[in-house]
Amino acid sequence: MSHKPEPPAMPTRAVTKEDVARAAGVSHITVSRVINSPEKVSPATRERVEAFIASMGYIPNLLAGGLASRRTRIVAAIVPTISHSIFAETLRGLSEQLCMQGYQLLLGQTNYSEEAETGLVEVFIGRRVDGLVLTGVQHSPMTRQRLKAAGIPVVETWDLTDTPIDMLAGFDNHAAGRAMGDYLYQKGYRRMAFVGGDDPRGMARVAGLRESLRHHGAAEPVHLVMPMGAFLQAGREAIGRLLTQHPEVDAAFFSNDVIAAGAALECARRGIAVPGRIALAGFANLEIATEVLPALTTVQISAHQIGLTAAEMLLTRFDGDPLDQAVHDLGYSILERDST
Amino acid sequence: MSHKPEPPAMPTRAVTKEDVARAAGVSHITVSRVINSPEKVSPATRERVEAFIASMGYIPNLLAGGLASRRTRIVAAIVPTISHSIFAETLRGLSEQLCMQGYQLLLGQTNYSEEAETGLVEVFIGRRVDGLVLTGVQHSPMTRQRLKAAGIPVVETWDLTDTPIDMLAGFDNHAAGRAMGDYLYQKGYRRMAFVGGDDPRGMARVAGLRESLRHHGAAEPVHLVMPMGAFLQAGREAIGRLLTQHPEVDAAFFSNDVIAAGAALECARRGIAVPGRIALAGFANLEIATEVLPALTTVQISAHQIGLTAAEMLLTRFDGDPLDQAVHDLGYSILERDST
DNA sequence: CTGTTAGCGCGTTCAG
DNA sequence: CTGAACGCGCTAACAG
Repeated sequence: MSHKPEPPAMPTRAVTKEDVARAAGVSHITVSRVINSPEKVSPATRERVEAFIASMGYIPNLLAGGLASRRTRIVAAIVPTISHSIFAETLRGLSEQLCMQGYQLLLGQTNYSEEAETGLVEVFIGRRVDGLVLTGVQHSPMTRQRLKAAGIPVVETWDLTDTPIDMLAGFDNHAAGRAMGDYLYQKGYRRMAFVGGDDPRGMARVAGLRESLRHHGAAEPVHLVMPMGAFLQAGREAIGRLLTQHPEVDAAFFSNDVIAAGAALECARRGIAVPGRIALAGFANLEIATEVLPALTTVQISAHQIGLTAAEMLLTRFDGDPLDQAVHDLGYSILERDST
Repeated sequence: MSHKPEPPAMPTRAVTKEDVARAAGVSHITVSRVINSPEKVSPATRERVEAFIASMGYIPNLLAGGLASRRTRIVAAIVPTISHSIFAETLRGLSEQLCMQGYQLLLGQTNYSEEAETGLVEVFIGRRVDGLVLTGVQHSPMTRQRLKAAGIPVVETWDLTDTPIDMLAGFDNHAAGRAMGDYLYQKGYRRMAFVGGDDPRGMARVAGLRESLRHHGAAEPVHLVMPMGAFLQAGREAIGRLLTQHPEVDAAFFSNDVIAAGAALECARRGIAVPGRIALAGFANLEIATEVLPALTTVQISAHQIGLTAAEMLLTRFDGDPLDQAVHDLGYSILERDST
């Protein structure tokens, strides 16, 4: 069609260690050492080589390096979704800590599908990531088997289990749900509802809530399963349904603070008294919980700490150091605010 | 110290193509073909080989494959931060589209540091990613040079420029700021403020706002630079300062909807009339903008579309197909709601 | 349809 | 302190 001289002309070949070595009059291994263990090279040649590296714009091929050394300096993290703030803090903790040590983060999203997780795990093993961070403790048998076979360090997060694949950094969702039940009951609420998705951790929290209510002899909680697309909106819709379809409910416990905040905003809009007409409680202690009116009672957990802990465990493992603990129960606590 | 028989005993070696080939009585290249181009293998042997692959739990080493084929099927994305929802939508768009085609996303965070970006770009080039997505259009000379030298497909996002490195999917921040200025002026506001960070895109928006106000002969806008750690809180603090230190301001334009929402919530808390006492406008049309009271006037942009478009351009480039457009101006529009 | 021959660019032995 | 050989596991040509 057109007759431009030539599109940018993909450079035929990238600069390689050999090229630098030839230019500097040394062997490629010396160049390698200048990069990976400079102290093993005489200052004179080191400086010369460094100058050539800079002037030639040499960038080491980490792919080849990884293949040869069997270390990629990549950690993969698999989360249900990145578009909601719930896991963002964990990812940030992970990323920060790993980045400082020269590791990169490879990201996978499952959209809460176990199948998707299984596929991602296969790909990540194939990529020879140095470590893997999983969300939750429920995984397909295939996933567990592959991970064990690959022998790669794994951290499961955001929950606890007696049978971790390898390492664990989380908290007890069931106990947290129960604690919230106990707290709400003790505050005098008797007809409760749980609003959230049907993912394993949400289910654990309802189960805990239910156990608590049974124990106190209170009525079974209403369980509203919401689509987890738009959180604030889900909260708004949920409170609407609760108010009309279950007018007896006097306290609602939400799967996370964003949904709870959506409910709080809707109550404000409708002029419904919180906690007078209905009490609201969230989960995770996100920023929004303190900013809505009334401020939300919530379950405080350490989302950021989960990421940090996971990263630290992986890093000590990478260094070949022994782990003092492979399982970290990061705990939770009820944070009482004005919404209950 | 202890005398455990042996820690989990890192499997000596992973299963390789050779192993499968030997077991199946074919050559390793046949195994390769069964995986990469099954149609070139007779159904009989294919099934045999597939059975062995499954039973032996063989997982191809993508590192070696990438080295040999010079395609890694990895795309890297560099964002200022992942812990705020602003870029999350873009990442989701990218990730969804890429994932469907078998690509993975490698993530980098700069915390708004150009230096950090430069370093990340080097590492990602070293990892031989197939493509790179950058946030913004302002990059260090080193970054630009390396990217051109590497000849790898690059998409810059979230802004426009006359001198893109390669491809571009964004919108005009300066014009968007000006449009908001025009809109607010036309609504009768005369003393405006801009609240945001000092990143290039934020600065472009204030510049646009300033240009609009000058053009209309209105007063220079107050510019409040906020730390970008906690968005809602930043909004709350900003509105506080505005109200006391700049009581003449009658309209505030925020760098994004989350900050604006923080301001709106604080106004609600203090009983300050919006827009009666002060008008509030946000940016990006995030979910929260429609959920606070009053709903926020904002600048609608297509964060998700940016990700999709970037992914599509990269993918067609990977397929060697020609691009109809290397620059996509995704536009913006003023979305009038109740806060102005 | 199948196999053979070459690297991809580097790190890891081991010698000097 | 420096270098030579070898192989990491795979794909890309070509050949049969």
